[in-house]
Amino acid sequence: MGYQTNEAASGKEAIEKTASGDFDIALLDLMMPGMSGAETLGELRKISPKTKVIMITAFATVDNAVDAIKKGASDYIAKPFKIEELLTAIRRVLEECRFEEGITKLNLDYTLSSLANPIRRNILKLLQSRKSMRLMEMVRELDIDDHTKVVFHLKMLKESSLINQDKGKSYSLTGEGERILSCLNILKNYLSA
Amino acid sequence: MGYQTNEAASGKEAIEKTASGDFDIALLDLMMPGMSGAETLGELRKISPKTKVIMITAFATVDNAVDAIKKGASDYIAKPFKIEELLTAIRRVLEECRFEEGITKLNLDYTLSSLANPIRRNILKLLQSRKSMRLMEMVRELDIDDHTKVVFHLKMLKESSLINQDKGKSYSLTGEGERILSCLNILKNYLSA
DNA sequence: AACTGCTGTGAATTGTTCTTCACAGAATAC
DNA sequence: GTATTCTGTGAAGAACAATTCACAGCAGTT
Repeated sequence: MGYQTNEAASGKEAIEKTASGDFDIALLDLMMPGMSGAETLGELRKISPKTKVIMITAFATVDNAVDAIKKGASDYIAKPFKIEELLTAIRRVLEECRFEEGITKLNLDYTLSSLANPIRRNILKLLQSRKSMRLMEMVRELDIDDHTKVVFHLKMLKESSLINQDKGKSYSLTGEGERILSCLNILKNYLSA
Repeated sequence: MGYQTNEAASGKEAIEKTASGDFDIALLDLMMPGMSGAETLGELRKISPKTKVIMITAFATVDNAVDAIKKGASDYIAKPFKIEELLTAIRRVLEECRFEEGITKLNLDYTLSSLANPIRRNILKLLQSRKSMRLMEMVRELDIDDHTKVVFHLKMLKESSLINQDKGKSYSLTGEGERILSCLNILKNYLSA
């Protein structure tokens, strides 16, 4: 139908391909050589939560179905199935993907443009080493003459919720801020290597 | 002297702290409990190539020194040393850091602002799945009416050397482009989790 | 030789982000 | 209570990024 596809001969291979690629949907048989479909499902959801999984099985039982859905499968189809059945499921799940993608795309834009600015990166780094700082403290540390410049960037960082401010006006990293910063470190190491 | 410091009781701990932090310099004793200084040096250079290492030892031998420098240590100091000796070494190495930082900072700015744009990210994604594409092929796939818009972004990506173009005018990802893209995937998963 | 589609360039325009500056209320120091 | 420092707002403009448009060379077709 024009979809781009890729196949894996085992659960292990599926996991590997998923890790290095960017898949919308995985079609997974419950009975597979090596790692079971259920196990694979669990792993897959862990390493790539955005990839939707459709389980397929010849031995459909309620238990298996419930288990699969609980583990995060998006659909569950019993063999033998009409090809149209599968296509319907794929279309439905793809729509789901597109919707979620729209949402996270916004976040990604936001986050990346936050990180694109060196002053903001320096602020994040400062907060990482000091844990919590006041405005003027940072201004002096960053050696910037106009404090409103720093205020501007702090506002941006607050809006993308990488930092927050307590009642005492102190700024600190949010959990997300910390995660992003560690990812930034990885990136930096990639670049300098 | 106003430097921010942190300590580790073993090589293993040092590696862990380095992985999660952002250190300019590590002072490493050759004789340590558990992992040896030489081993630690190797690991450290692997996970954080930008962190400079100064080796310190009570049993200075030429072999050890040569080995350390070969493995990427920036300096090698024998005990007992005058504190001023150490400080001089630190200052020299720090200067080295500042210089390199200036260089990679440029790259980081470049790369991040490349990734900040959704069109450019889509181009990268396309190239990841298709391996190699021509201009108009992408234009149609991206559903953009003005092809010069795509040309503009392709130019940017070429400049930050995330993609390149062969004689046949086909565009494809560079090694760096692939690495950055996989890092982007990690980031995306962080955000959607 | 004329036509079509591809791959661009360069200039003008629009749009966004960043900086600067004038100002002001709240907290703290004297 | 007055001065000073801190924390911020909002508007104007500068700097930078992205889009649009007119055009042009080249390759292949008819």
